[in-house]
Amino acid sequence: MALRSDPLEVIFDRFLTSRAIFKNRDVLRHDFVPSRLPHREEELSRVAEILAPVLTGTRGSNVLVYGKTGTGKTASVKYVLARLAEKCGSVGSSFKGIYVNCRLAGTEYRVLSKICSMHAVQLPFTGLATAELSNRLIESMKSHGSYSIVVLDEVDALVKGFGDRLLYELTRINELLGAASLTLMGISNDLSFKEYLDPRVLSSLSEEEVVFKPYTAPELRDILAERAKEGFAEGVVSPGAIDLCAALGAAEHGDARRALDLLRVAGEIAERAERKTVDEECVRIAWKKIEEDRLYQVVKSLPLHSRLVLLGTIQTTSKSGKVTSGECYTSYNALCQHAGIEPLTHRRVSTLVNELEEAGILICKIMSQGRYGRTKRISLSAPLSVIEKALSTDSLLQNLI
DNA sequence: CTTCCACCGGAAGTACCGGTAA
DNA sequence: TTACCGGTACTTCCGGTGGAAG
Repeated sequence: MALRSDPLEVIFDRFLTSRAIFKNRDVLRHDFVPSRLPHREEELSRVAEILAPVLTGTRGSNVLVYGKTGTGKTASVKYVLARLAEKCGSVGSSFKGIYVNCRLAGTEYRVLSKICSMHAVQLPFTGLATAELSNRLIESMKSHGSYSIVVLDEVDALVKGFGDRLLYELTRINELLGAASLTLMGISNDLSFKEYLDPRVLSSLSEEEVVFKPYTAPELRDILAERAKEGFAEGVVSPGAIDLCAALGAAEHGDARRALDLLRVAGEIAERAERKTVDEECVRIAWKKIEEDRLYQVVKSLPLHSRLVLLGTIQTTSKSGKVTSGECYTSYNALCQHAGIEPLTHRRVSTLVNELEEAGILICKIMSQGRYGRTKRISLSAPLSVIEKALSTDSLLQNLI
């Protein structure tokens, strides 16, 4: 016999009501590849046309795929690869589809080693020269005569960090392969990264180009409505909520990823608040929550010195409202002394401040005060309470606050 | 017009770490 | 074991630079 105040009973009841909100939560995740990609028909056909030669065992063109974040590039490419593999199976040909996210892989070496591992080339985690990896890859591909499509997602991150050496190697690889061949597909959300490429690499890599345009608000609404139909129970989501998600996503350069996350979190908020419907208010709360969660996580996982710099900034802003980089450094230095930590140099702290700005925690503006020098005016760009909460999770910093 | 402040930020170098190959 | 290799975190050095003061 369960009492009404029994905590487990409350949780179970809540779960039962939550089922009334969600039907299939996973559909609302941005990395879910749906069985249909609305408003990407044109892009899908373009990619499919370019890759289709694999069906007859000939090499397709190398491709560059452009588009801002959340325009469906990754999902579309993965979708086409999956369909292609299916078709290959039914006509009796085969290929290796290799997907690497360059930003997640992090370095040239790890990108190459991932490609190698997909070709069953045994490799140590580190320790080899990059050129040695290419050689082993070429040897393996030659001997197996395999056909590959290598997708380099976020290839701009690779190029910006390490130049185009690896891309050059990969575009050149076909000349060295006998029966085997390799099609390269670069995905980038930054159109300007081409400038970093050697013209020869560029012309080889961009034999074809596919551009993914940002979704418009109505298109986003269609996508969201479709996913909502699959993901939420019937009639739970108000049309206004979907419109708001679409509008906020469209404002963020037509970002379907953000819009979907927003809708899912709004659903979770409705669930936890034991509401019957997901309305605009839930979306607004979700928007705020996503921002704050992101900030909290970022601040919490900051390295020690970055957190000290941030704390120094907070402490001086609370006194005078605005901080110059000099004051920030002084304050940081004092904190280090207090905690018995060897402080970093001006130069280093300057880059840390820039990193904090890039992470959206600080706002910096270079101010020139004539005779009184030139400095950065630093201020907080995020709610102080969230930052302080995140900083105070560390016992060392807690003593300094 | 020149000076000069108080810092910016690129380039290159150093130290160290975790790993492999021979 | 020694000699490398790649990566990260940091320092050292130094040539800028916008604009008020002189």
